[in-house]
Amino acid sequence: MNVEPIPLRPNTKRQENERIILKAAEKVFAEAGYGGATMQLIADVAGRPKANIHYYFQTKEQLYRRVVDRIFKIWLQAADAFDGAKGPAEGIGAYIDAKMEISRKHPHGSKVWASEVMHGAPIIQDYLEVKLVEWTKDRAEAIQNWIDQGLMDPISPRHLLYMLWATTQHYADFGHQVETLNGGAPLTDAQWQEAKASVKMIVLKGIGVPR
Amino acid sequence: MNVEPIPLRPNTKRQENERIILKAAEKVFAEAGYGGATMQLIADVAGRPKANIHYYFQTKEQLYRRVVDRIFKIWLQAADAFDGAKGPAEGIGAYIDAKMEISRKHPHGSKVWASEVMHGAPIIQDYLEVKLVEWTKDRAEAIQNWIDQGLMDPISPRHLLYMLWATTQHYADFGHQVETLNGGAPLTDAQWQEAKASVKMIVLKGIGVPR
DNA sequence: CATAGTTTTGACCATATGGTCAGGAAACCC
DNA sequence: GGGTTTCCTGACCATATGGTCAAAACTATG
Repeated sequence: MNVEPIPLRPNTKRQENERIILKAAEKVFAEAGYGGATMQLIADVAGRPKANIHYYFQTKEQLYRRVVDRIFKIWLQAADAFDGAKGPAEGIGAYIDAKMEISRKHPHGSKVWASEVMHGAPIIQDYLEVKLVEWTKDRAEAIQNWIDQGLMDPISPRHLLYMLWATTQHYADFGHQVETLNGGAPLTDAQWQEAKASVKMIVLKGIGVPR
Repeated sequence: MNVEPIPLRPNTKRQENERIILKAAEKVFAEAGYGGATMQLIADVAGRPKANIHYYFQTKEQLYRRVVDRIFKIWLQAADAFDGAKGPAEGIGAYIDAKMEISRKHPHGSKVWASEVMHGAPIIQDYLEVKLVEWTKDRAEAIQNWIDQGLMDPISPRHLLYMLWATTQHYADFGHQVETLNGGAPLTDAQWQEAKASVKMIVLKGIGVPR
């Protein structure tokens, strides 16, 4: 007579299985989009029958939401690089490094997030309206402070943030295009370093931060 | 006994109907992704029964390919701004303007392209491998020439191009996010101008082009 | 008006999809 | 070992989807 099949007290087995499924789901959602992803395919990638996926995640949407949740947390974590910095050179430089690292290590997640936003954020609109608005406001103010202190040129903080997001995430979201233009091979370590350095150099010089 | 229902000689009625359907399809593909888009929804948006869509475009994939075709042509056209420029200030500045204008006028198309590439370009991989590779090579060489002539800093042409693409397309692909962060309202004319000016200012200064 | 070509669409079909469920297998606990 | 909870999954279902088709309606033209 158990109406709620999900136990309140999570045990280790459950956590481990959810982890495996979430990883598979992230990959499939990234490669096929929400609409194109099928529970069957996620099950195949996770190496277990479809009904098992539904045992841990009742609906496709719930599973998707959990995937997006995870991405958003990682995304926000990169903000730590921003905070506590003494000036734009340190803060923005570290932020670029952090976001480039995310693009490299979590390309699937980045794509899922991009897809979600591109399609109007049907699932995570509340995140955008609350957490992201707040996050952006805080960082824009920090940048404005740096401007007021004469540490950088008076540019629009918001458009600078957009440029940082766009440029760093490009290496994940458009990774396939970058790879194709790289002769079909993934970027090497050295090429990632070059990418990071290029972005930092152009942006920091572009906003008038001395090196 | 006509095996091929599509006539070789296109008449005006056909062209007009295809135009209407392509427009509807672009919107639906952009908002739902290839997998999430349904022929029924495209038909509804185009204001005609589903069978009529299938009369003009035999399969979903054919319709999709036609949509992507159109985007890619527009995308390449922006290159005209690049060519014939005397230096980076003119060439890159005009290119940014052109691409920002595309983001503003064809946000759906930009999203379809982004989705396609993000999912591994299953349909248009041949475009990437031939036309885009060629296009990129030419422009990278042009940039390298400018560098060699001392007209700009010695940065990696490829990473500069990626930054230009990412930044300009962000306003289309992530338009929903930008709008949400703008208090839920689309960018005004003035805000678009500010966006363009910010991007141009940061990039041009960032690559050492005097203004 | 007759004929040929083109366009339109309601009804239909095979398949794929998200989701359910009953019943069995483990795992855990006293 | 007995009882309870958690885990697992093959079989199944209702629905949605891409696509087909034949017959009707429309159009152009001689």
